[in-house]
Amino acid sequence: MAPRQTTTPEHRLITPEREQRTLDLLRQSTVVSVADLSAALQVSAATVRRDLQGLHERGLLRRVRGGATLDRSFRVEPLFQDKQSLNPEAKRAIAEAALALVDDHDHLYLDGGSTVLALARLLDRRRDLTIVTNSLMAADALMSSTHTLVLVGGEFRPLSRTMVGPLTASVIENVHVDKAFMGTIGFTLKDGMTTTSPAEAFTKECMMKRANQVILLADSSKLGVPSFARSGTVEDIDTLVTDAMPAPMRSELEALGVQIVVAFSPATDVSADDGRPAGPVRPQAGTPGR
Amino acid sequence: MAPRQTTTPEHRLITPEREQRTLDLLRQSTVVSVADLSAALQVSAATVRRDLQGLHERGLLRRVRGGATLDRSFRVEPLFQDKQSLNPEAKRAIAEAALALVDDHDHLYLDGGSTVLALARLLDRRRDLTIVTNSLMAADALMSSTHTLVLVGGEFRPLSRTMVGPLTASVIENVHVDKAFMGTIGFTLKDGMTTTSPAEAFTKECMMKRANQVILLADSSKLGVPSFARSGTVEDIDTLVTDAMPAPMRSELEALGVQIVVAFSPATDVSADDGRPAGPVRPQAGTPGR
DNA sequence: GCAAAACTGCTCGTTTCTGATCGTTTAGCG
DNA sequence: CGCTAAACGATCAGAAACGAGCAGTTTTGC
Repeated sequence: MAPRQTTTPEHRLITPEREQRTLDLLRQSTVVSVADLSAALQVSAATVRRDLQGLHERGLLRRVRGGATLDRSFRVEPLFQDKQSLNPEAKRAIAEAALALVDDHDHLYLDGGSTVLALARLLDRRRDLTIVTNSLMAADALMSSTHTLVLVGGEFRPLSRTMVGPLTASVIENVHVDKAFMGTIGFTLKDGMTTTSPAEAFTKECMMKRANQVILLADSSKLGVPSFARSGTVEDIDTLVTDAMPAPMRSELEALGVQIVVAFSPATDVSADDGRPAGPVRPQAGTPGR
Repeated sequence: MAPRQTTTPEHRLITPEREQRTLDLLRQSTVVSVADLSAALQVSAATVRRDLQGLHERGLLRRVRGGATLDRSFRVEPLFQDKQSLNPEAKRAIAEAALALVDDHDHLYLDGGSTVLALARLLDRRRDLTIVTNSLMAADALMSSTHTLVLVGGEFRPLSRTMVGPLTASVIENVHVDKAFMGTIGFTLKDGMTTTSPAEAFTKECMMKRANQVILLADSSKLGVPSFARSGTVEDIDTLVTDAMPAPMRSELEALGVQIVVAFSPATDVSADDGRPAGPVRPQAGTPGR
């Protein structure tokens, strides 16, 4: 075993302290290596990598092989920050579960919203994607990736930082994607997906028609809560990824042919079985006709 | 705090560090050899070549046999951060002059490029504009303004941070603007406006057809310098705003019906080479506007 | 005080990068 | 015009970095 670091009697730093100093160092020199950080923070390279991964997923730095760089593109919007801190561990777990649905070389659509944004930040674990999005936050997270990035044009809606409205249709109608990852403000069995703005709803509807597979990412705080403008029915959804779901809703959705993925954030029971085509996950899905 | 002095490279440099120092050396002497870089960065010639290849593909330098160069006769597109700090006073003066051409309630198009971006940062001095742009940087600058913002969709080009290519046409053909503020990489009497990428040129051409008035913003370093892909002729331009212009060019342009606006900048310093020995490229943190 | 949870560091298999080799191309020069 | 030497690109083995999983330790909660 390696010698314990008994030479420095100073107590170790806790995670937020390390993150702060990591960002300080990064601001000084624009680029830091894992080795530098490991020495500066007196922790192992593994811990440094975990720190960097976490900071990257929060959009605070850019990960490169051997270290990290500061990518001063544009700042994160406080509005979005607040929203994101609402349910961070649930969103993160949902994003991880959603990532499992993404294959290399896929053509994807990313909707607006912080949950989908969390997924965007994980997409550098895949290769050669083509990503269509109407979200400026997602675009920001992906602009320095190697994937092909296509932005939907249209009227900009500052609140959600997305492009919405009739003009978005002109680009959307020219593309087709394998999988559309949608966010939502509210979701109920009766109304399906609902959002605050009709223009936003229009764009969502438009896009879902152009996708082979519609995957809704919604943390449990959205379930059962309606919003104003309807953006799609339950039938439009192929897969719903969430962190927790009332059992009655689950059975009803599964009866309607919606595949449910429940992402576990803490060490919840690992129900290991999942996306096998002929698996027992589907109680009575007759014909998987959409 | 961290006394790591870069003059004695004890440990290896990671890729972005090497790239940064390569560009630093290049800015100092305009040309560097593979052997020089190999010695300076303490890596093999093969790695240097791979680095240069990557930088070349990003348009940051020109590859020549035996090394690399910043070629000034054939203008290459620099990294966006560098571009912004290239001629700041001139760009600022041009932006101020261009702002005088903008009225309240106008419908505008803002092209990519740092000069147009400088104008975007001044637009909160006007009321109720409708602003169409294909530049993510301009969108970032304007997203918290009160104006109506419309983004052009399409394939994202990281180098210029703009949307370019065929998909952009689908939005552009649905809008019409009073004034289009265009940027360019090069401008000559013979070739008109030229830029580095054909896709970028396509989008510029598309947009200029949809504008009542085309206003080109180009600092004096662009004048008389051609680039690769032609994006428009002299006849397409209604007004040219610059910081300084040779008299012969001016008279010839005016004979062709182009209105010339020369913005007075306090210090028209065209010395592009700032010899900094080694250090991070640091754009000024505080922009006075906004 | 005890159990559960979180965290750190280690190990190992995999991916990615680096440096060396070799055949080919190019620039320089007689 | 042809020769030579340097530079280049492709390829491959070794090295470094990475991610995942595991075990020991500290912290947290009851």
